[in-house]
Amino acid sequence: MTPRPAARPGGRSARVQQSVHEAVRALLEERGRDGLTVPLVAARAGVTPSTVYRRWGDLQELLGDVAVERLRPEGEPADLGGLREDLEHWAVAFLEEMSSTAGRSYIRDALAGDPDGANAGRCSAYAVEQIETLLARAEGRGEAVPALDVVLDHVVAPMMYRILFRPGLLDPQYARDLVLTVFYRFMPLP
Amino acid sequence: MTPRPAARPGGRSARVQQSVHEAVRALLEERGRDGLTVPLVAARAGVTPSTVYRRWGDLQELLGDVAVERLRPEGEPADLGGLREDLEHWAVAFLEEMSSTAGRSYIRDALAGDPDGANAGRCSAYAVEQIETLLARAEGRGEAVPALDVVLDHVVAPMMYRILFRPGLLDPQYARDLVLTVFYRFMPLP
DNA sequence: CTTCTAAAGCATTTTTTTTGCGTTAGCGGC
DNA sequence: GCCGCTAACGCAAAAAAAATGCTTTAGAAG
Repeated sequence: MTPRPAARPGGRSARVQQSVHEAVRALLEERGRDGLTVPLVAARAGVTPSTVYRRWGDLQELLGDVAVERLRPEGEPADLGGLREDLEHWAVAFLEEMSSTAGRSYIRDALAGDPDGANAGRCSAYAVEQIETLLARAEGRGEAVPALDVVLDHVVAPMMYRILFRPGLLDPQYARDLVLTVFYRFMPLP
Repeated sequence: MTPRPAARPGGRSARVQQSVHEAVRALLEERGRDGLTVPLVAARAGVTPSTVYRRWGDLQELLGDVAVERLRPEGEPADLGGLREDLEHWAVAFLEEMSSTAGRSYIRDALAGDPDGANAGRCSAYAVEQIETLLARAEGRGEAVPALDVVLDHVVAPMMYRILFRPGLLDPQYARDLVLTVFYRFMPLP
């Protein structure tokens, strides 16, 4: 089954979506997650509440939509010349961004009210994309390269678990240690 | 947020909490997460909606409260005579329970609307408790034992990451493989 | 048994959500 | 470029949920 192509993706609809997203982000900063209501967002965005309800269903889904957008990486991961350096740099940045109060909040919003895991899937797809870029790059340089799933299972997953379930145990060195562990214990032998 | 450390934990308050929790669980099965409202829960529980609002704040917090309760392990983890067997058995059971539709839903509820991570902290504390039991048991038998954080980072975290972010990649063998990996690559040398 | 007060009930008000219907403006065909 | 079709929006009314002030009930302590 192919996903139904958005019936009318351009013009006004696009403008409404953008201004609503923008309103959510602004109000999240100003008033925080609590004290955020659909009528408030709609007013700030210059649309009627019913537009928001009809398009997003409820506040939770709207927040999820905004969160996924916000968690999308800005560009290509940095190239420092070696896979270990690249991965460490990426992991530290990932942890830094995701473990902030705002980051954790966006992750929770992306997960909440997402029964089929569509939002969550997109989030992990972002990480996959970034890591694949690093691995492909290293492979092009002729370096030994771990499997993608090894990086996901033993670098990304531990960071995300601590971010969500054990906050307060997180510093940049933890990210570097996880990368080091992969190189130490999971690298295919030459 | 959990109901504050009750100043008056017995009698009627306890009965109200129990009947409200019970109503939530029943209605979650009957009507699913959507189509669940505070007035509905209150009616089923035989209390007034304002009682629920005053005690839990909103539906999300109530669901979080119920979810944490539901995610609490029932008893001691099984003792099969060896750490590897115990861990494998525990991990398979954990994955089985958590990766079900209901399990994922409870995890999401526990995370949503939990800004300070109190609910999440309790969830991971449950896992810590169970694993510590297994490790202590093994130590008592004189077995070599991995660090608790190694098990959390490289067994629990990968499972949880896939449950939340990459559903559809999960089977019991994955849990066993993760345990095997710990024994293979993370065990302290004798 | 009495007192004190946290927690529940009830009624009312406020706010949010839903819904019906008319209007606007993308989009495709000509 | 103009026209027709209809998805998506606006508006307003109705329904539902959330918040609140006041009253009552019933744990817990003395």
